[in-house]
Amino acid sequence: MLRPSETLCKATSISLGPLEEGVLVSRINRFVAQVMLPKKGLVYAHCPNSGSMLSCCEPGRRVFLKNNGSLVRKYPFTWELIDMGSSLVGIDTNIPNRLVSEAFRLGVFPGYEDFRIVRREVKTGDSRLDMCVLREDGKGGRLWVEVKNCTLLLGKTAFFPDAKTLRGQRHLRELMRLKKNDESMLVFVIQRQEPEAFSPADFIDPDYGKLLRDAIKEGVKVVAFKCKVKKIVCLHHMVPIRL
DNA sequence: GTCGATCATCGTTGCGTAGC
DNA sequence: GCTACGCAACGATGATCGAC
Repeated sequence: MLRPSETLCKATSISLGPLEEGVLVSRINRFVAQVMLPKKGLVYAHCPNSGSMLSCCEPGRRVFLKNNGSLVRKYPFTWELIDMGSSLVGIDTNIPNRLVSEAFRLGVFPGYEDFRIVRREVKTGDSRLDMCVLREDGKGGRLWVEVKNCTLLLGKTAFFPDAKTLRGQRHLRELMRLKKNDESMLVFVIQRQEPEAFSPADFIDPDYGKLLRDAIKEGVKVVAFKCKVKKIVCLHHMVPIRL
């Protein structure tokens, strides 16, 4: 009999495939990094995280790249992981959406096991939310879900955002608006293993922190998961939200 | 009518720049 | 000082087209 966290991890597990280890030389811009590979020398890799990546892009860190082998792409390598010493950290912002989507689709999202019909990237109002989830039998209302990737860690607490985010604030307002007729949820996916709690980063964006607290008061469900990150990534444990 | 391939569009984040 | 916009590289999605 698997424990709940093991069931969640097994169901949502995403393999990163064969990875090449190297050393981060520099993040040239938000989309491109320079990495030194032992056998191939200096290569350019696409960075699938256009956020600030505060504390997660220090030159000299061990990083792992995936070679997509695509002739179409400008940079065939994609930067997937960085070794922060205490843990590997996943940087790909697409992974959290896939993890959460799979958790719903396979009926293992804690407390929402009967919400299994997932529509991705659904336009609503002025923005587009990551997913709209429905019950399998079509009964009941919709569940609107916005997924946020979180990598910033201080001590044993994960923080979001890692830069001031007007867009994030817009998403929170949209979730509060949708809550009037449907359910709405914000899911923070922490792509690292160490955190024991999650908090809004008031020292970076106090407006976002205030809005998050308002959203919770209004009934928007907010949850945070930490992940197992190795050559696979999976949702592992929920961690408490500290406001 | 169905299926697969191809193409276009949109969204992603934050910096730099132009215009007011 | 503030606001609006373009830009970077990629993935997801929807539209369109041709083949069967």
